[in-house]
Amino acid sequence: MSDYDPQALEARWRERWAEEGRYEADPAEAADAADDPTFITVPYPYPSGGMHIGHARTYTVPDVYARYRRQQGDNVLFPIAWHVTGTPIIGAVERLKTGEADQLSVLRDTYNVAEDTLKDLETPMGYARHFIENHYKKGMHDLGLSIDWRREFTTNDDRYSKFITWQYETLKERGLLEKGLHPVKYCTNEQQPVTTHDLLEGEEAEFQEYTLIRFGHGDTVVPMATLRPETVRGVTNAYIDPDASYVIADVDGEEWFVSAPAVEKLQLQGREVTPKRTVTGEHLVGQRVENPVTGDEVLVLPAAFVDAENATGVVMSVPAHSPDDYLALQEATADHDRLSAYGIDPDEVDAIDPVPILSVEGYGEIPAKTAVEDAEIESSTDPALEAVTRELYNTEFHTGRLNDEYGEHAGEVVEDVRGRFRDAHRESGAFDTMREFSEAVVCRCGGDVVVSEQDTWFLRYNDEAWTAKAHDAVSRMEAIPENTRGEYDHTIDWLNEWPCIRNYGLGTRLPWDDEFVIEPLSDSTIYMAYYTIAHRLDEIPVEDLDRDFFDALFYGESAVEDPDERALQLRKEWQYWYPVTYRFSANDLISNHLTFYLLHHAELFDPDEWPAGIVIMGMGLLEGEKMSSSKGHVVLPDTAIEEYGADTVRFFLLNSAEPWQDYDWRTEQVDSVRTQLERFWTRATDIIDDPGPEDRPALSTADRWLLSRLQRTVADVTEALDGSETRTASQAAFYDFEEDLRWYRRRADRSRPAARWTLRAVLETRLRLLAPFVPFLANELHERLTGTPAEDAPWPEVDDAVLDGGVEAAEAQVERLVDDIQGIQQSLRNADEDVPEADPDQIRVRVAAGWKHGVFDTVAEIGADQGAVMSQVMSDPDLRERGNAVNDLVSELIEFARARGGGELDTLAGLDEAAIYRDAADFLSDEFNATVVVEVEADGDSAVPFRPSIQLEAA
RNA sequence: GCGGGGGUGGCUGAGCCAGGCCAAAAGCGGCGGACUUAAGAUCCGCUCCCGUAGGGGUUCGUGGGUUCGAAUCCCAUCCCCCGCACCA
Repeated sequence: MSDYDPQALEARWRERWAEEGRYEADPAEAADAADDPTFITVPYPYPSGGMHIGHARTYTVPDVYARYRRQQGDNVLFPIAWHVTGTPIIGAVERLKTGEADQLSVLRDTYNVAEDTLKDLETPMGYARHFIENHYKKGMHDLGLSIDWRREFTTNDDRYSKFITWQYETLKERGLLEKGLHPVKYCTNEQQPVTTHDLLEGEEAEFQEYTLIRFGHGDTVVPMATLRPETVRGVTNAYIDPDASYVIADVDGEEWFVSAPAVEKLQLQGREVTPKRTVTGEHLVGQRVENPVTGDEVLVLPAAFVDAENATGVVMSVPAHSPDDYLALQEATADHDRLSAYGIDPDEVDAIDPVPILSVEGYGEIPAKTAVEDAEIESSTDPALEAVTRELYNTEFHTGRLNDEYGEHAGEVVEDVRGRFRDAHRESGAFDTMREFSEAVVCRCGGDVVVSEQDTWFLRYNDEAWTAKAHDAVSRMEAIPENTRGEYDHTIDWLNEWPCIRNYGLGTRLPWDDEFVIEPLSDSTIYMAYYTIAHRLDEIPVEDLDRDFFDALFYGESAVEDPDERALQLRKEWQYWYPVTYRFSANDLISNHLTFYLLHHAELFDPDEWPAGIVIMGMGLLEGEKMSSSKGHVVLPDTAIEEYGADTVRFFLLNSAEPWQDYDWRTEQVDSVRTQLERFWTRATDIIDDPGPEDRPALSTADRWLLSRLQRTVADVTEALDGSETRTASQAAFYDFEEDLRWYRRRADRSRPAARWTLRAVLETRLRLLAPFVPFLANELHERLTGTPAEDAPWPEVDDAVLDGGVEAAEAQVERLVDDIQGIQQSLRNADEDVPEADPDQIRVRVAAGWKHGVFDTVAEIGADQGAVMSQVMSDPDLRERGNAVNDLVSELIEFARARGGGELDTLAGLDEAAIYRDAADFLSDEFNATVVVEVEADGDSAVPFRPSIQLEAA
């Protein structure tokens, strides 16, 4: 016997696996073409930082499945690679080089990067390499992941780029790529597009599409931005900031009047803008502008609340439907002096009445007025105004119906009509469009970030033929859990065009325009195919990897004129492994990566090569809170493995929740897993040291019971693992069976040869069941026990000859009896006074009389049908004589039968109840430290079949 | 707003799809006991309320309903979490 020393034993196995190349998988020789290839993938990690315990689970769940299939006899490929595409790594390097404190702290404190190593991290690939080698690869090795390491690559490798080049040239040729304008975040200081990572403020900002209502002032267009274009008929006036700076400019050949900041925005949104002259807002105050829809002339009033930084800096006022406008108008009216100072006739302003343009239930004629008055808001600076406004906007959007003056649109609900109304007026030239963020956005450099429209290449994910194929792919694959299937379909329908390029970043250049880089979610859609050939591609010069090469590889020899022999060789490897059996991935990736994965496979490959299954994974928490490397709230696999050992880490990660459920790393719980594994180890080594006889001796009831329970465990674990239910499976193999063992230890004398034999058989099977979860421990013990590691032994199968329902039912009766006796004891102990029977000297167990068992047999035969049972029973004259007693018994038994299946009743009917208790008498006697007397009741006693009467007797 | 998931005993968390062996698994925590010089580990019992005999009562977010019977099915309602795009 030796102590459990996970670090030492795990190190031995790691070394052994590496030396043997244990998990390197190759297509089987032609001779065993019948074998079963299983191809498992997981999203390749993005090494912009280190690996934490959350990542560990992402890769361990597929490892368990891979190990399981291997024991089932499959040829299993589980590869890994590294995703470096895009800007995060570059951004991280930039922040390191500029000495940003947060970044340095993450590197030094969270990821323990040594001071003299920091300089190696100053190039993007140097940075990536560090985290790949020292964190991810090390962590994966330490965890014992059964990865084929020959196939690793990065997405910045030349050969990978050739592969992506092939993919994008092919898609372009098929018309699935399209060029167009697209809004991006653009830093006005750095004069380039920026990503969310580059932002100081406004990470949550959304793109908003404003409609510009083209009010006219003479020949000048005064565009006013709104999110509610349908309110145009309710405009009573306009507002402008009299003190802000505005520009009269030539815009696409017209004269426009807009705020100064709007000039650059309009330019960035694809307009030709030539500023002609700068004025203050006062220039327009008191003027009239013409509503392009109604032709009405409305007055422009001064207002300090107008933000010249937002949109065009001139806004229209709809006091009937906007609480803000309503209050602003009231306040303007109240301040005659101010109006007069701007040369406006106060009477004219007083005469302005709100013009309602839609009706909405519960808000009266002038909804904004009602809303403001109901909420008792009197000032435009009241903080409660925002909520009132939001509520009114919402209600009007969903239930407001347009008034008659809207002609063809009259009577329609805003929600349904807004888009059509806007488009119609855009068509006619009354409206225009401008984009703006929902909040201020500031770059890390301090510059303002605005919306810019840039020439971009799109993937046409809304192409009808394409989406149809993708839906087909969804319907053919296995979605685990099944309730995620709808999400894929939903995402496919919801996706629009996807801009697939960026201005900078690591990765593959767009083949026909090398200014651009293919972005990360677009260069990671079919790389699983690359795994199948990655290690062999290295033999081929990069320049040979052209279009024809990959066409031959993926589409066969007839696809190209003069197929490359090497490509055709690789094609065999690809065809051997494909399709991907299961892809394990996080649930938040359904809405992009996983659906892209389906779309690209559906387009580029035949249905036979489409993804066979996707397993969704939940998120990880740490002590109930989200992990965050920037806050240092992470556990690194390194640290955890050092403290607990890899098997404990794995077992915790797999056992605490099913893969698709969120899980929570709690030190307390991990500690307890470690304790449990230690106990398992101790018991196992005890059996290994004293394994009992080679040949099967005569077994006791308890032995046969345990072996029967083992068969059920095998069935449960196998079924659970087939569905990737790692929690259910490990729970059954480990904890649930521990319960059975606990009973067995109470019940059986373990020094008997038959017990040693039984325990040994049980241990061997359990080690095989546990090997996918705790490979180090299970392989070690299995090898000590049998001479072979568990992973080289076949997966256990249920042995029907060992399944014994009768023994299990009998044993359940004994357990039930123990429970009942304890129940009575408990009840007696509750008494205020001492009751001597609570600690009995003798326990009398009376089994139901023979005729009662006869009735039970009838119930078992007929089922829970009181009438049918009664008429059958009453046909027996002896029973008829007993009258009421029979009636009562049948009622009781019917209730008993209702809760049980027919099979169980039959099994019970076949048992000799008294014999069961007599066999267990010695055991019961030991348990309760009392004499146990088993007898059949005298007539008239209260026992019921399988519910003996019990009497505790003190001396 | 759109889409998805969820509310179970001190905590974590099964059960719900296929209603009844469900006062509700397992783990953790707590209490008592055995073992031990002691601690730890291990083992046994208890851990919603009441009860001197294996029983009874009230529970599974809330309110209704279906049913002989509901944690499980249906309806309504409240609350919580996650994703929503050019970000990997």
